[in-house]
Order: sequence, then C-alpha cells, then structure tokens
Amino acid sequence: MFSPDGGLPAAPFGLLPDAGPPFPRGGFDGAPAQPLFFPFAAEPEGARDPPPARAWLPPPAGPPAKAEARPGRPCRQPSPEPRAAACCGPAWPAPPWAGPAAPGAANAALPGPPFPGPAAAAFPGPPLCPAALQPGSGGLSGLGSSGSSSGAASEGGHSSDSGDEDAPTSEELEQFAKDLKHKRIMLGFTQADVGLALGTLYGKMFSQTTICRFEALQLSFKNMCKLKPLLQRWLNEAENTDNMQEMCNAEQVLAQARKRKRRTSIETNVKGTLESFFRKCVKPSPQEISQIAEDLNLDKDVVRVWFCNRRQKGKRLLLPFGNEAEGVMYDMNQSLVPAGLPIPVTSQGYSLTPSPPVYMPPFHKAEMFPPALQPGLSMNNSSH
DNA sequence: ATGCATGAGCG
DNA sequence: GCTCATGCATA
Repeated sequence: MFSPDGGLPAAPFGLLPDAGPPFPRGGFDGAPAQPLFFPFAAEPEGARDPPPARAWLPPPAGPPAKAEARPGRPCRQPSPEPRAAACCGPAWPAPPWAGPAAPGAANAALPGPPFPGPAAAAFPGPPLCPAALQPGSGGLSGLGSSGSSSGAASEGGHSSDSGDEDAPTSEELEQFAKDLKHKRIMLGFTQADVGLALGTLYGKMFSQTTICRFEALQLSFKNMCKLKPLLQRWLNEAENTDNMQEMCNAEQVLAQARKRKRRTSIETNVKGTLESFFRKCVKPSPQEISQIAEDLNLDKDVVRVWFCNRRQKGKRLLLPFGNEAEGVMYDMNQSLVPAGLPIPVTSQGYSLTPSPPVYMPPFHKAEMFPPALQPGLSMNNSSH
C-alpha cells in the first residue's frame, strides 16, 4: 500500500536481524540525550534476533559444592523460567563495548576477582533499609550515585583508578553481570528468584525482566549502576546463606490487580512500515502519529508507545555505557535517512563501529509521509 | 528474551 | 508531551 521508504531498496524489512542501528547515547543522568539515529533494519517479530551462537560459558572449573547442596530451584514460584536459567546466556562474543568505548580494557577485567570486597562495602548500612530504597524517595536513586560509588570503588578491585570512584566502569559492570549470571545459575536461582529476593532484601522487588536485562546489559548505564549494588549484595547473601528460599518466598503477593491493556500485537508488515517511518523520523509529532495511526489502522496510542519504545530500544541497543561524554551530541529531532549500510552490531545489538552519522535535513510533512500516506498534507488529521 | 505497556518525574 | 525505569505478557 504505502511505501514509507519512498523507494528504499527492495530489501524487505526483516531481512536483517534486529541489527538495531547504533543509537548513540546522549547522556545518562538525565542529561538530555540527543541521539542521532542511524539507519537500521526493521525487525519483524518473527525475524528477530536470531540468537547467534549464544551459549553460556561453561562454569570455570568445578561447580561450587553449594550447587550440589542446593536444589535445582531453591525458590518455589511457578516462574516460567527454569529454562531461561538453563539455556539463555549470551556469552558476549565480544564485549560490546570493547570496541568503541574501551578497546581491550574489557577483557582486562576478567582476571580480576569478581568480588574483591564484600558487598557490605557497598552497603554501609545493615541488610535492608527498604524505606530508603523506595524509588522516588531518593533511596534507590541514591544508590546510583552514592551507593554504587563506594560499591564500585571497592569491588572494582582492578580498576581503582581515579575516575571510576563514583560509578563502576562499563568493564566492571560487564564483568559483574557475567558473574552474576554465572553464579546465579550455579546456585540454582532463576532471574525471577533474584528479583524476588531483592524485594525481601531491600524492599524493592524486581521482575525477571529487569534481572534479565541487567545480565544482558540491556539497561542504561545509570540503571545498571543503580542495580548493581543490590545484586552484588544478593549474590553475597545467596552464596553465604542457606535459606535463600525465604528471601524468594517472601512477598510476591503484590498482585497486580490493575488491569493492564492487552498487549497489542503489531503485524510484521505493519511493524515494518513503522520502522520505515522511524527511520525517517524518530520522533513524529502528535499529528504525524495520528496520521500514521490512521493509515496503519492502529490506535494512536499504540503508535505513540511504539515510537517511544523504539527510541528507548534504540538507546538501549546502542552505545551501552560510557561514551556519553564522547562529545557527540545528536539531535533526536533530526531525521536520519538510512544509507542502507548495515552497521556491525554484536549479539547484544551494540554497534561495534560507530559509523559516522548521516544527517538529513529536518523532515517535512511531505517527506515524512510516503505519498500513499499523504491524504492531504494539510494534516487534516482531525477529520477525515 | 523481548515487545508492548504503565507510570513517575520533568520541562 | 517526553524520557526513563520497570514489568506483564508472550514468542
């Protein structure tokens, strides 16, 4: 129907895996990130992330005796994830960040003992201080800056250079994430278990999703820094406590009584069209969103959320951590037309070679919408 | 593991 | 409105 690409190569969306384009991170700490979007391939649901040789690294040497002492899954909870713990494990073929960010440094982190210092170092206070950990109350947030600061400094061990006092380096985070996953699995815990345990330990529960993303380094640097101390501590607890079950069992009754909108499943072709629009404009105006929604027969909110998520995903996928100070400021409002160049990305989706961005003049309505979608560019979206 | 959704915080 | 952190639901 429409040809959003306005004549892009006949490459159908989906030909490429989810090779999300590198989305330069703007900045973390609320700094207005103005990423510039690179061209990228669409990512049809079906053809997403063909897990390229993702195999979890086998345990170093002999599995800790604990592993045997523990049941497969210490924590009850019908979390549909036992398999996750068993089979999903990106092995970070090549440290995503090693390329652009710190070449070589990433691997240098390996030798160092994962947990040089007791997590306690990161947490001055006793085990839990739930109140202080409530988001919004400066609790958890604080962990990001202050909490993690000490934690990073004390546990980095190898990288105690000045500069990373406030936050762990990406190498440290990467290493920690690996360790966390490894040990978690060795100890027989699922990601969901960990999330639950955090609730017990710190009064702030996390979902399997979040733990998963942490392990996969798919959170923002800031977010990683925030969660690291908690997970660090959990790890210590898990390794030294016998009844971790309790931690996992605790609450959970926090049923989400709230009814959630049923998840919309966007058809592959429609998604491809959205991707095309996205390539032309990462942040369409409300009117444009309406227009797109109308044309694609989608709810306006669905389209809006899709763009939001797409932007978020873009950031997440791109330059993971660090680099925010690389100086390059990108303008999210700029349209970026794909040159069709496939940017090398790791299995994590991180770009290994931040190709020079290609700017395009700010789009105009006329450009924004493919001919087929310009039912009267007067933007009569209000009525049609 | 990840897509779509929610909600807090912000400008 | 957006970003960001987060999670339910699902592939």
